[in-house]
Amino acid sequence: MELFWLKGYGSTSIADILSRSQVNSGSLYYFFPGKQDLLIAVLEAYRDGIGPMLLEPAWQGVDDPVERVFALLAGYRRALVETDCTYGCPIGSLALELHEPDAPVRALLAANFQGWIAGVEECLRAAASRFPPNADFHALAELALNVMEGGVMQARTFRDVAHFDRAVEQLRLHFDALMQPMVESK
Amino acid sequence: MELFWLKGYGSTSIADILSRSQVNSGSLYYFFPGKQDLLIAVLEAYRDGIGPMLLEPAWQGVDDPVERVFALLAGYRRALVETDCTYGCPIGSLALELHEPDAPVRALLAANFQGWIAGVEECLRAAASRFPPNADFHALAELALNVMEGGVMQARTFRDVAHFDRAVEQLRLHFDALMQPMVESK
DNA sequence: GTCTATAAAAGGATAGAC
DNA sequence: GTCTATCCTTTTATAGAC
Repeated sequence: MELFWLKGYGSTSIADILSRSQVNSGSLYYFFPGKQDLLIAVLEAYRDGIGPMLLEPAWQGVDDPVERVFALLAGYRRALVETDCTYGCPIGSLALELHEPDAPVRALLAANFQGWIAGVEECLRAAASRFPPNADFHALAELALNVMEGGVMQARTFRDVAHFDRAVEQLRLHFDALMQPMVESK
Repeated sequence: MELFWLKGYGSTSIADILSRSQVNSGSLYYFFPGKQDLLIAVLEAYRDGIGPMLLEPAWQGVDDPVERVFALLAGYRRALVETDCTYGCPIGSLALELHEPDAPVRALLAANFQGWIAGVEECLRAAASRFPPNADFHALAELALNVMEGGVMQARTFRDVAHFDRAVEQLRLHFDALMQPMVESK
């Protein structure tokens, strides 16, 4: 999991994994027939951890559902700062690294995105009364994901978290515009 | 260029390149000392082509500067549709595939993003009179890039262009909200 | 500048004893 | 289930003739 995150799938060799996990070749291949089976297991672990390992920790002490969305994004910001802007979303990185993923891999990448989006969408629906009646909560949750992935990509490429901050600020403005649909005309 | 786009950098072997280009090993290494030098040349070509190969064709026959932004995004949509949603932005894919790029590579990735953003920002500034006086055109152009990259990532992972369409629609709503800042109160 | 042949290393995966 | 040794392929890059 760590190696695929830090180096990517293709650049992580079996030898890397054996060394990092202090395991011998025979043992690894006893449980995982091939390298791709490791990837599948990793993606399943990420998928199963979206709630307990990602969303719930980010939402500790944050009750307002809309603020929970931004608390989640703040977690990515912290990861960027703590890694000197070398952090990458493991799912996003794998999604773009693997150009022709086998069906089960692609399905798991999609399941990971879907889980993230569903978590954010749930927040927004919990605040439905503050949004216009025709608000598209699914599209808004997808926008949050796109802003996060794009913001991380830019911040990492430019080695400057300000790119991520501007992305989040635009999302904030978008939400604010929806949540205050009526402005006094002058 | 084509192979790095279709297969990524790591998954493209020198043998692939020799075969595709009908060139022999000796000739290739005469001009390019190593594989990374090919990557650098490719990224330079993308950077130099942003105007003539990407923006200008997308803007043919589109005069309204704001619509030019969406015409550019429509080009990515077309690429997605024409490739059955296997298209990926070559720069975005490389930016996420390469986890620890050497300085010149990272600089060129950043230069490519910067060129794209600058082109969009110029459009928005050309329509400055329609935006509020405090509008952050740079942040808006970055948002457009993030929406594009995120939308392509989602559409490709889910093999469904609707994900891209929703992303663009949210950007449109964001722009509309800015460009019509005064709504009649009821 | 280009050709063929090949070096040298790293890659994923397997064999067979224990 | 785990160990070591190793097979076989692919990979990047080079050598040296032309």
